[in-house]
Amino acid sequence: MASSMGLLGHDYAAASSYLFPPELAADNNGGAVLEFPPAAAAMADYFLPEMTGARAPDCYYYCSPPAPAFANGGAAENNEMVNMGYVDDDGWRRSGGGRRAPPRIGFRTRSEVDVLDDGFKWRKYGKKAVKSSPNPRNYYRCSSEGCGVKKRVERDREDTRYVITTYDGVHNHAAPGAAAQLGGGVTRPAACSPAAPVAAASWSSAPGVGAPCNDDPWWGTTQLHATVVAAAAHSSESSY
DNA sequence: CGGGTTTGACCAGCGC
DNA sequence: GCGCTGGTCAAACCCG
Repeated sequence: MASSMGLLGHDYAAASSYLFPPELAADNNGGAVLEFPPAAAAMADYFLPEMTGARAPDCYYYCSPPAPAFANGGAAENNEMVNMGYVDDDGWRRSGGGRRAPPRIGFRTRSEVDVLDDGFKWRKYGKKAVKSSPNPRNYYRCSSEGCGVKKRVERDREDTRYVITTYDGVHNHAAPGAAAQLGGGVTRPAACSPAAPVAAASWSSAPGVGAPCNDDPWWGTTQLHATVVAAAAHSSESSY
C-alpha cells in the first residue's frame, strides 16, 4: 500500500514541537517508517491525500474545509484536525516502542468550554498534570458498555483559548445524542465533505484495496479533503 | 441510590 | 537498574 502511494521509506523524523501538540510530537518519535496498509487506508486517505511525494516530517494536517464542529462550542471554522500518529495494517497505530495502540485523532478547537459535546456520553476517569503543559489533562472513557473509546482533553499550552481533544479508538455503537455518530465521536460538517480526488485515485489504484474502510462509519466514506500545509506556511499563521 | 467526579496511588514504558 | 512520566485504577465523595 505504502509503496503504491510512494510512501514506503518515508521517514517520520521527530516533529518540531511548535508544529505539533506535545503528544503528537511524542508519537512521531524519529525513525518510524510511514506506511499505510489496507485497513488503514481511509485514515491515511483522510489525513494524507496529497502525501504522495510529500515529505512527512514537517507537515501539519488541516481539514479543509474545517474539522468537525462540536455541538456545544468550538465553531467549525475554529477547528483544526491534526494527524495524531501513523497506523498499522489493521488500522491501529504503532507508538514509539512498536506497541499497538488504537487509532488516534486530535482536534484543536477554539472553545471556552473544556469538554466539547460530540454526541457521545463520556465518563471521566482521570485527571493528570502533565509536564509538557501547565494545564491539567483530563481523561474520559465512553460510557457505553463495551465501547473502549477514550479521549483526552487539555488546554493548549500555547494558547489556552484552544482545547486539544484527542480520541483514541473508534466507537462501536451509534451516538446516543443528537449529533451524528462518527468514528472519533465528532460531528462531520456538511461543508467538509467534498471528494478527495487525489486520495481516491491513489487508493482505488492500489491492488487489494477496495473502497477504503467502508465498514467504518468515519473512515469509510473518505470524502473529507485534508490539506497538507507545509511547515513554513503553517508557522507563519498559526499560534503553534 | 445510582451514576459521575475527584484525587492519590499504582503501574508500565521509556530514556539514561 | 533506576528514575521520570503518562495513563489507569479505585475508594471516597458529590449530586440529582
